[in-house]
Amino acid sequence: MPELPEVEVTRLSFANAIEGATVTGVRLGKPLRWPLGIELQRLHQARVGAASRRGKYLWLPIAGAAAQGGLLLHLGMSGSLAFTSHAGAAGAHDHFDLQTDRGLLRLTDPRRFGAVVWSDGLDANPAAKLLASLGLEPFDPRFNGEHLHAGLSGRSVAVKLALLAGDIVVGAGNIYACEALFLAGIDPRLPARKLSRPRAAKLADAVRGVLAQALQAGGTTLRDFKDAHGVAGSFQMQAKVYGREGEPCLVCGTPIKRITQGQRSTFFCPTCQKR
DNA sequence: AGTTAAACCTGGTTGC
DNA sequence: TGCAACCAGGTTTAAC
Repeated sequence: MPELPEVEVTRLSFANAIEGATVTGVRLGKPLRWPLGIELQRLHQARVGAASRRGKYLWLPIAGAAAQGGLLLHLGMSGSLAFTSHAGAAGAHDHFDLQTDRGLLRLTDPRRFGAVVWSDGLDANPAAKLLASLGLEPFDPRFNGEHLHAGLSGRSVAVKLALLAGDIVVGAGNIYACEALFLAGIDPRLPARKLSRPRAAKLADAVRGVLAQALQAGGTTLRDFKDAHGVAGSFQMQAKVYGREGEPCLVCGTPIKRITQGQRSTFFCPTCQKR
């Protein structure tokens, strides 16, 4: 599910409601990507702070007598968070519950590629290590054509894969990388180092633009994405190439093509997107 | 060091 | 209807 817009939509949907809450219990389901890394007892009666986001990670500060730090959360491919005051019994795919005096924060993740890990701070491990190689936030003013061009230079990998790597700019996953490249008119197979400065500037604008547009649409819901109140996103209705293999390009009518890059599907218009 | 593949999981869809 | 094959929003880890 979740690329930057979905993670941010999720954050916005529960951050205000949970800030200041007191932890009254924690429940774990099946294992996620990594062990939680803290004894559940230590979180009891601790105070929840203001949720923030870095890339596709969420950071939930938690401070109490026995623990000061926070939880780093990742939604993986199929994860979603719900924050409710009257939650039912945990289902087969509910793998983390943070019960508070203001409601229950529950992570549901069928594929369990997601993660919830304790860290003594964002500067402490494991959070520091996980966030260390992340690129700029797309809405950071420092993220521009120059930055993108510099990051792509010297790389022989396809520009699509360089975007997905997330060490130049974070947030664009498979859907939005495809969409941004279409909007910028760039062939996803183009070696990263061959992208000219002007085209890099165009691509930077496209990345920022598509993520902003998706944010406004509440994200993309292909199957299981919902925000913390259970509301689905609608960006999939606006996608120009993603998931449209064989359908006519909305600009020129050429059938949209699907290829595989880095074990992921890439959708693009062979006419509008040039090398 | 950079690039590519394998791995982690479950479930829905497609095709024989 | 059954079952195998393929597909899915991500990222770490291992292997060339």
